[in-house]
Amino acid sequence: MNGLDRRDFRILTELVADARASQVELAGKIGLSPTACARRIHQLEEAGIIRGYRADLDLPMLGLVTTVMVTITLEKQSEDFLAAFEAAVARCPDVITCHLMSGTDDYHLQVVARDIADFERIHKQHLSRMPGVARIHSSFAMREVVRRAIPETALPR
Amino acid sequence: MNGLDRRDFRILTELVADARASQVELAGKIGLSPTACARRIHQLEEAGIIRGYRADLDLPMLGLVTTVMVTITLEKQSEDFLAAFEAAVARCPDVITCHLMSGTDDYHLQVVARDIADFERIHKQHLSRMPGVARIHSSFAMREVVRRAIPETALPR
DNA sequence: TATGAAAGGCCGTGAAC
DNA sequence: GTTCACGGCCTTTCATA
Repeated sequence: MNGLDRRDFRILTELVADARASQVELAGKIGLSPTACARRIHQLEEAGIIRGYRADLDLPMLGLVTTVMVTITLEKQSEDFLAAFEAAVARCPDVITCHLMSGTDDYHLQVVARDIADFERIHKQHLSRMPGVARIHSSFAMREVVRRAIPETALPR
Repeated sequence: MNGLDRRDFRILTELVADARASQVELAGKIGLSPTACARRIHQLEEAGIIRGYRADLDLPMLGLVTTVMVTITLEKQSEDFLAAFEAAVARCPDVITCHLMSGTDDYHLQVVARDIADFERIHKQHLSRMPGVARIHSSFAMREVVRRAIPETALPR
């Protein structure tokens, strides 16, 4: 994967904390000239380690207060069933994460909705219509306890 | 929540796509002067709708290739049991999300580890030692199918 | 109340070492 | 990795609808 040193990790740490920090600011914090800092950032971007920079929005403030964890089991686990299902999931705008799980070969989805009625719409309109779906299990989140951009162990210092 | 107009939503959309876009760039895209654009951004920040700006890192490239979905059930659901458990979860650096779920009153955690052995360490060292834990169920993700910063329905246009 | 225009200082970028 | 210089950006102020 790498050849990253402590300064690279420091840069990544700072950019996760504040992606809009100026380069002189970053350079000062990690003890480097702005030019060298900019070069490292470019390398991290081109290596694909930095995928981009995103604004972190408060979803509840935008009316999205309902998080639902959905487990979906398919009728069959053949290649084309998986592919067809995954294409449908990717097209559903309300899904923010989807993982293919080991063991029982089902999918875990995290769905965000405005309220329970909105989730019902998503369920009817998208989830239940996805190809090859045998069972859908939904459970509602009452409260978000922890939310981190990355695990704290990702970037040693 | 609001009083947000189309231009605010456009700004948010652009900042989610690229948080490092310059203000003249943003201003050009949404048809506004840089000054007005900057003012709106400041208001969105102070309103708390924009929580911050984060670099989006490729975790697999940093050696974090193992995502585990963990469900934890507590022995009791009294206030202080929940509070003690939640404090412990917040202290675990490998947990990136934790939700209190409705119904059975357990917690859903998303844990990121370097590999299965690393997860075993996290399990022994953190998860199993959290106060009030009755049961732990872990399932491994084989593949990430979808990952979005925000649902596409969050920002109308 | 929100926008647009102009001025000044700061930042980001590239060349040379 | 650093220094230096230049071009552009960000910020503030002020005038306007």
